[in-house]
Order: sequence, then structure tokens, then C-alpha cells
Amino acid sequence: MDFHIEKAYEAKKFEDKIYQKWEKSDAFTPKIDKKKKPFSIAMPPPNATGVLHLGHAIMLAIQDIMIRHHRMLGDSTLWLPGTDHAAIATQNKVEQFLAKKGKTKYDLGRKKFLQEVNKYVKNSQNIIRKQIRKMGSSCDWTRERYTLDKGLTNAVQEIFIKMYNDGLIYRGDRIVNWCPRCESTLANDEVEYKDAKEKLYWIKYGPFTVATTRPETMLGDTAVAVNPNDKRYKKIVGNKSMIPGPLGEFEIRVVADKRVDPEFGSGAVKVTPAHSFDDFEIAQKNDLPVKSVINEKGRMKKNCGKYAKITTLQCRKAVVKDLEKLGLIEKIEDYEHSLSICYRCGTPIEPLISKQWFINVDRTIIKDGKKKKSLKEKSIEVVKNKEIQILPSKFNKIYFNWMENLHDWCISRQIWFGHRIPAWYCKNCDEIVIRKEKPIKCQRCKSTEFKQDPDTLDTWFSSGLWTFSTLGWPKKNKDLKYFHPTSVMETGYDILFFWVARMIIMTTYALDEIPFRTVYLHGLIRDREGRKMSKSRPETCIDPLEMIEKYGTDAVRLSLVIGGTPGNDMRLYEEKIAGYRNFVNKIWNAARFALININKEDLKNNFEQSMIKSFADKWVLTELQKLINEVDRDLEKYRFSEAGTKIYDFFWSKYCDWYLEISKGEHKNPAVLLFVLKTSLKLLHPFVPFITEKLWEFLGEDQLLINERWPKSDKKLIFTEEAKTMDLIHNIISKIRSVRSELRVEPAKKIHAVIYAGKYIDALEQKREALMRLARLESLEIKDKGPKIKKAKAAFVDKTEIYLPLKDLIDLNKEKKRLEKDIGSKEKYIISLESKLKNTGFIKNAPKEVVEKSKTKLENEKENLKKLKKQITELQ
RNA sequence: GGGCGCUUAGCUCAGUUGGCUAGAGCGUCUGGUUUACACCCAGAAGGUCAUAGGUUCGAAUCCUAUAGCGCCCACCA
Repeated sequence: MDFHIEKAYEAKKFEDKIYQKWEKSDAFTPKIDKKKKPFSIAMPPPNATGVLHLGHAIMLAIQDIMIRHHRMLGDSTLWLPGTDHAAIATQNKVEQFLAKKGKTKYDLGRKKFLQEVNKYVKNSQNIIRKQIRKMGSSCDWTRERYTLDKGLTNAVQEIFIKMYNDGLIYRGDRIVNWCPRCESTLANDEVEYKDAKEKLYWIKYGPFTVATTRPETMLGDTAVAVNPNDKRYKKIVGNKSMIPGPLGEFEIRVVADKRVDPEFGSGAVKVTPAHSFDDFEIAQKNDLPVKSVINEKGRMKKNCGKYAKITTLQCRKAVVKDLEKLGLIEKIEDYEHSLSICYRCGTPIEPLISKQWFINVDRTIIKDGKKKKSLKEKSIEVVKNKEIQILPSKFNKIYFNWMENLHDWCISRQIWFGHRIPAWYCKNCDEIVIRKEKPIKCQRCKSTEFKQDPDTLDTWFSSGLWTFSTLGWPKKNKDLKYFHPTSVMETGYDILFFWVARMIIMTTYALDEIPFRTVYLHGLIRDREGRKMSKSRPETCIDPLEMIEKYGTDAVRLSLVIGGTPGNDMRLYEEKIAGYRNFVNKIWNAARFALININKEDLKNNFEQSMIKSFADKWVLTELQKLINEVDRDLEKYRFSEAGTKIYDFFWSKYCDWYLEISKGEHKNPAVLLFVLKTSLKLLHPFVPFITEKLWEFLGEDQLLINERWPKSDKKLIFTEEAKTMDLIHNIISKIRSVRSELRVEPAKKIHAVIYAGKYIDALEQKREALMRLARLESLEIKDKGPKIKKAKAAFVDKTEIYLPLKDLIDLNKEKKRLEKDIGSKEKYIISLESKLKNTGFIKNAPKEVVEKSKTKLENEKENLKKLKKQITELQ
């Protein structure tokens, strides 16, 4: 055909234009159609900060594969995109910007500060939208949502009120993880740990010696705890005792708690209820007074006398100094332990008592049949009874373990950016009113003055509603009814608890429905050495956008999908991406070849059974049907890497290396060439959407590939016998090539060959041209059988014998060694096969096909061994 | 401390229900201007499937133990 396409595929030239075409065509926007099956994914919303990284790239690649596949299957397919306001992360970013200008959020005030944040968010949302498009993501932009938009905010308030009314949300004084830098609470799982070298101070503590890493908390001590079985202290448990301290004597009580290890130090622990989780629990159990000495900024409170207002660290030094003066320090040791830090800013956590909002996960309230269940129980149940399937399944246990140990969830955050808590306090009588808008009149005191709770909600509270709030809830609209529960939740295993678990909790409660049927967890992308990519080592970081620029999106997508298995981390490096760029280029060139070899009429013709001609045609069609079957199975079971590898292998090693090569000779068949190419493009499309769409256009199609139907494996296109014959021909060609190479025959030199083909004589005759061309033969004799040919190199493929009269070229010694090696390994193999077949257990228990296969294999090998042995005698 | 996982070619990794002489890509080596593609083609070398036992007719695959590596959770005052 007459046309011009560049030799090398240049992704950059086409990708953006192709994406625009898709978007304009409405291909991304599904129609609600009751005759169709719905398939939906709620895209994990990227934070409204920063830029696209590899974590986003892998999730977009995997999800887009599922989405495109299902769209092509004819399902009504929705992929709903959006962004997350990511409260603390975003607020921190903006605070950093302000800090550069020497300002703090307090300089601006709440209202202005939030305006700044929103400006920043708008900007980065635009960047993210562009980048999601860059990845080729076929998501429905008409349904895009934002966790802080009107509808979602309404959903958040609605749920809060419902939970409050059900007694699942309460407000109380609890010990919380407090970040003094963010000046906010953190949920338990927002706390990270790092190893730190600190000091352990041994303090003379009245009748005890106690060890602590935090002497400054001594100012808030109200008890000493000992192990209940510790004989030394049994008598004094319950007593009060006066302890000398830097601010004079103070009173403590002696309590017993089994958590205390009698072996450690003197077996006594000082108890600071207001600033330690364990101590708080001990205090609650024993009804101890709680003395708070550290404030929200990480500084000592007024009640600390001369230490007031200084930071905890300053206070630690001062207290130690004073204790030393008093002779109360017994010793100071180096001590390594894990320090809890804020997951956002790395500041050490300060546990303290604070009035916060909590979700009660243990209260049994959800009616499930006759029984009442807690949020926790319900969330465990839906996974236990397989309503929700988690992949890979090893995460089931991890999920259960986490859920079972879940404590009440602190949902209030003392930051400005986020959903305001819909709680109002009467300025006059402190009455609490829970409602969306400001109340008009206090029911109790008739006051009209209210102030709203200043706090905002944990960002995961709103993302926990993501699958249904984005579909319009609390309105019961068509989208929600049709697309919920969503089909798959695909995300990284690192946010299984943060997010996935919370969606299960919130959705089963709000809708009495699961949020998704399958959870697919991908691994993290690591650098070449298997380390986490981190900004502190920029040389190991791969920027997906830079890679897209260099190698194209299709290559980047393949490199993220192939070679990875669910739940396992994957290493990524540039050469890998370059390798897949090569494959993308191969697709391009295969299409070029096809286009050169077919004419316009061929393009118009539909493929029909009558167009199938040669063995090669039947072989490639058979292989294609096998491929479709396997890919279907793999995709159904979420084995994306396997599916991708198989298509890659078919296309390169079978279609290009064999079928295209054969097509260069007299067996050219444009109909099959084109049909297989088109079907391959369809199979490839979910993986490499851009190049396949572009080539689809070149092939004269006026409809977009994205909307084509997924290929179905067709029994009429499977020719088992002919395919086997073709495999034999391939093997013969490979054998001759291999012999040539071993014997150092120059590639350009054409040689003679004789083949005794037995029953395959006709088949080989039909493929004579291909055989001669691909094996580079000058002449070829094909007979059913004949005498051994002397002075020739012999080779055997199945039951055919190949003779290459090359006597002059053969180095007799080398050839002898080769033959001996060959004979050796054959003999070993034959022995292993024989002993297997003599084994009655094997004959009895193994499936018939396995036994049969072994038998024929043995027969063939025995025969070939005989031939090899003859060869070696003839050499001498 | 509790839980989970990994160990397969020089490197990165597949290996589905236990069943062909364990595969791929990269790298290495030997050659190559063939009707698309050097981002290519042909060929080759390279493995004690971490180790030791066990179950089985048969184990990379299942079980037990050991070693090394990694992750998660809880937390030690």
C-alpha cells in the first residue's frame, strides 16, 4: 500500500491528541443501561498537593487496564476520578510557603488562610488532572469529585449526624497522640516510629528507684505502679507516699498493674496519666488523679512553677540538673528505643489529654438480622464471609488482626483545613447541638448565641465515604443504585488500614452495603537496590512524567504492570522502561510491515473463514485463540502481569518472528496478516492504549479502538493438527539454524539439506519455500524416508531426520565431543523416564495424559539416541 | 514481643490445581546491511530452585526445622 509512516514510533507526537479524541468521543462516560453489566472503580483520589509520582502511575496503569478491558467487554464501565483535600498534608504545604515569607497562619487568620489553601489546591488539582490524562487514564471526567466539594461535604455532615444520633460518635477527654508542630491530634495509625538514641534516667523516687526517658513528666506523676506479684511491694500497694522532687515533695499512690515488669530496674514505674497511653489506662482503672503539665505547643504548663512555658526538652535538661543537685539521680544510661513521631512532619508525638470527638467502634448498634453488631464486627464479617475479596489473600489475616485490635477512632483534628465538625455550642449554657447549620435558638436557655466547634474532621473520615459519596449519596439517585457497590478497589497495600478498612467501616454502616467486591492491593515501587525511593536520594527517584516524555506512556505503563505481582514490591529502573519502549516500537513496525504488504481492498474486507489458506495461517490463528483464552483467564483473576507477558510473547515471538517472516515469501496472506494484527491490537489496547489506537486509525478504521469489542476465542479458528505441523516446521528451521551456528557456517552461505519427513512429507513440501528461505538453504530434498547419509551432519526433530552435507566444515573432534555430550544427557533423561514408567505408583496415580506423554517422549528419545550413536560411530 | 512474607540464571523477576529436561527480560558471548523494526535478526553459554528433613508414584510448588533478608502491628517505663 502506498503511504508513509516513520520508522520509529514517537509517542510524544500522538499521545495528547489521541487522549483528546477519546475524551471528546464520550468514550469515558458510561450510560446507565439495565441490559448491561455495570463495572465501576472509584479512583483513589490523589492528594490535592504536589505532583504525580510512581505510586499514582502504577494505580492508574492497573486500573485503566481493568477499565478498558471491561469497557471492551461491553460492560457499562465507570471510572470515577477525583482528588482528596488531604487536610494535614495540604495545610502543611501552605504553611511552608507562608513560612518562607516569614508568616504563619495566625497572621492571616482562619478565613484568609483557607483562601490561600484553596488557591493552592485549585492550582495543583489542575496539574494532577493533566497528569492523570498523561497516563492515558480513561476515567469519566464528567463525574469528577473532590472530597471538599459541596456534595461530599453534605455527605460528611449527614453521616456525622447519623452516627451521633446512633450513639456512635461521642466527645470526651481522652489521651491522644498530639503533634505539637501541627498542633493537632493524630490517629493511632498516623503515628510512625523511629529508632532514637536517648538517655535513660534512673531516679531515686522515695522508697523506689524508677527509670524514665522523660524526667520532665515527673511533674505530672500521680502514682507508682508495681507488678501485683512483686513480693517486695505487695504490702504497700494502695499506700500513699511522699516523693521528693525538684518542685518539692508531692504525693503519689502505689498501684499494681500486671504490665509492670518486675525484672526491669527496681520493678517500679512512675505513672504520668496525662502524658502516656499506658499510664492513662492505669489511672482510669485505679481512679487516679490526672495532672496535665504539658500544653498543646509542647511547652510546660503554668502549674510547673519555675519550669512553666519552656519546652519539654528544655524542661528535661533543667529537671535533670536540679535532680542532680538534689542527689536524686542514681545513674544515666545510653538508651535506644523507638520514638513516636508524626507521619506528616516527623515531630515527636506528645501524648496528652484533650477533649476530642471519637467514633465508637465497639458499641453494638448495627442491626443485622436479629443480632446487633458493632462497626468492628460488621467490618470483619463482610470479609470473613467473602462478600469482599482481598487480593492477595495474605492481607486477609493482616486486615483481621488490625480490625480486631481497633480502638475508638479519634476523628477531630485541630487544623483549619477540612470539614468543620457540625457541632455548635451555646455560648450561654454550653449546650451542644449537632446540625449542619447554625442553630437559631438554644433549646435549653433560649440563647441565640452559638459558636461552631473549631475543629475539623480527620481526612480519612471523608475518604471513608468515597465510593458512595461520589455517586451522589445521600440522594438515592441512579448512579448510586447502578454503580454501587463498586466492583474493584485497587490501591497500594500501604493504605489498607488508613483507607480501605475505613471505607468498609463507613460504608457498611451508612448503606448497609459493602463499598466494593474486590480489593486489589499492589506493591510499592522501589529503586534498583530495593530501597524506597525518597526525595533525599534524587538519583534513585524515577519521575514518571520524565519517563513518559522520554519513552512514552505506553512503555511506562508496561514497565509498571509487567513483572509485578499483587502485594509484592517491585523494583523499577530506566532500562526496564526502555525495554518496553522497544516492544512498543515493535508493534509499530509490525503494523508498518502489514500496511506495506496489503492493499486498500484488503483493508475493507471482513475476515472470513474461507480466507484461511496455509499451515502458517492455521498455526497463527490457533495460537491466537489459545492466547485469547489464556488472557481472558488471567484478566479475570487479576493476573495482569501474566496476561501482558503472554500477549507480548505472542506478538513478538510468534506473530513477528515467525508469521511475519513467513509472510515475506510465497505464503503471504494479507487477510490473516491483518486479522491477527487487529485482534492483537485489541488485546494490547488495555495495556498500551495510545499506540494501538493510533495504529487502528492507520488500518483504516473510522471507529475508535477504545469502543471496540473484546475478541472472543473462536473454535472454528483452532486447527490443532495443522498447528502441530507448523510447530514441527519451526523446530526444523531452528534446528538447522542452530547446527549452522555451531558449525560456524557463515549466515550468508546457503547450504544443502535432506529431510526424511515421514508422514509430514506433504506438509514440508508445502512449506518448502519458507523452509529454504528461513534456514538459508540452497537446495532441499524432502523424502518420506531413506538411508543414512554419510559425510553429513545429522539432526533429529521429533521423528524427522535432517541431514546437512557439510563434511568439509565439520571439525571431527569437536563434533564428537558434542555428540557425546548430547548422548550423555539423552541417556540420563531416558533412564529417568524409564524408571518413572516402571513405577506402578506413577502409572496408577498420575493422570492418563501425563503417562501418555511420558511414553511417547521415551519412544522418541530412544529412537534419537540410536541415531546419535550411529552418527558417532560413523564419524570415526 | 506478636504477625506476615521473601530466598529460583550475573541482575530484575515469572512459575496458576504438585505432573514435559524450571522460563522471560536485561546483561554476557558468537555471528549478521535478510521485504517492518540495530529500539532489529539468528544462535549460544549460564540453575544444588537458601539449607536439612518429611509427605507423595512425583516437590521450585505441600509440611517441619534452620539460616539470611524484608515488611506490618504493638510497645518496653
